[in-house]
Amino acid sequence: MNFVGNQNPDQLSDIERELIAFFVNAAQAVGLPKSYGEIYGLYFATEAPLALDHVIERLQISKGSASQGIRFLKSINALNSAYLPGDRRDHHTAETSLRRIADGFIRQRIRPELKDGAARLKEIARQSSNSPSDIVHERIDTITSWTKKADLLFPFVSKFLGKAGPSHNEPTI
Amino acid sequence: MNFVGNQNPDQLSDIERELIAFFVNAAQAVGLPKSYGEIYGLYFATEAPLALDHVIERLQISKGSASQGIRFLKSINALNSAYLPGDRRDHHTAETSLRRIADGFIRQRIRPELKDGAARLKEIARQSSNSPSDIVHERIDTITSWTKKADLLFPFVSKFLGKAGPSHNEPTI
DNA sequence: TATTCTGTTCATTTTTCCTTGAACTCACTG
DNA sequence: CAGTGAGTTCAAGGAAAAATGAACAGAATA
Repeated sequence: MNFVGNQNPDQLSDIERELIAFFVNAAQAVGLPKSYGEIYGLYFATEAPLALDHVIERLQISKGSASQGIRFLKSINALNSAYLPGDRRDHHTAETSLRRIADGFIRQRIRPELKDGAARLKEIARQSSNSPSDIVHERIDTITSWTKKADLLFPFVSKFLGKAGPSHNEPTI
Repeated sequence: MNFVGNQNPDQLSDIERELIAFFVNAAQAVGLPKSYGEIYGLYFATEAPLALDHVIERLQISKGSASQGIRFLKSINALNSAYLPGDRRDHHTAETSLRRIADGFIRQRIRPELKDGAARLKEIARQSSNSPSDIVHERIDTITSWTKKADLLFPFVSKFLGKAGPSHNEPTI
């Protein structure tokens, strides 16, 4: 076991490892690469802004993984840019607002998926015009109503996540 | 192109292929095997109850895949059992209520994930008691509030999906 | 109770996805 | 304007997940 309060810059403490494991698990649950979870976990466990090199060194992952992971996490607003005078490297910190991250994730990963699902559906509907089968038309109506519901759902989810938690003030919406 | 209205039992029509493709895509979006999407798509496109053999023959997939896929789909309530007198085989039809399927999926796939996330978190909190780092405690509080929100979110989603669609009567909640 | 039929299991193969690291671009610096 | 440093790209290799199909178990039939 590590020395309590270990601040050795190139060695993860027990608690850091646990936090990272938590996010690795979460990442896999939503279908993201393990490395993305590791990276976010590291940022989440660290108050100070970190650069690419830090991530590579502390997590022992490749430059490519770290670069792609950071870029993705930025793209969904899970990481915020931080400016450090006198350092050419880009630094980031973890975004801790669940709503912001969820919004980014939905916009980046879910919506495009839904959108091309809708396009696909439109094509199906077009083709179905010369299908004599009643069931086909009925089922196409069913999916149409599904996609409409899904479209309405996300703003509600976002608003829901923006609400204050059970016992805390959450000024950051 | 297929003859319009093709009912050849062991050949998929264009529209069936399109519908199946739609669900294959959807399955992959939520991290399920492609074959599960194929199977649900076939049931969705077919009014009559189908047995394992039909799935194998029409989709040209292995017995193992079909068996596991059907079982999973039943477990999340995406397929309903149908009784056909004089036939020993189990038959099923597609469930078309989005709410029912979503509820089943959440109960089967999401909740267990959240649950062991919570367990993991508890362990982290325990270990953190001897961490002097303020940031660690703060971040653990953050995750705790996240998991509480997530817990409240799902019933909300379920209720939302149960509502009638924009322009249709939806007696089936 | 032997036989057939249905569905499950799981070791192996196949496929898909993730990670790696060397080569590259671009910007800053001396 | 050559040299250094930071971050990106992507082909290749490796790891993880899915599909396969043969062996199996159990229930219905004869």
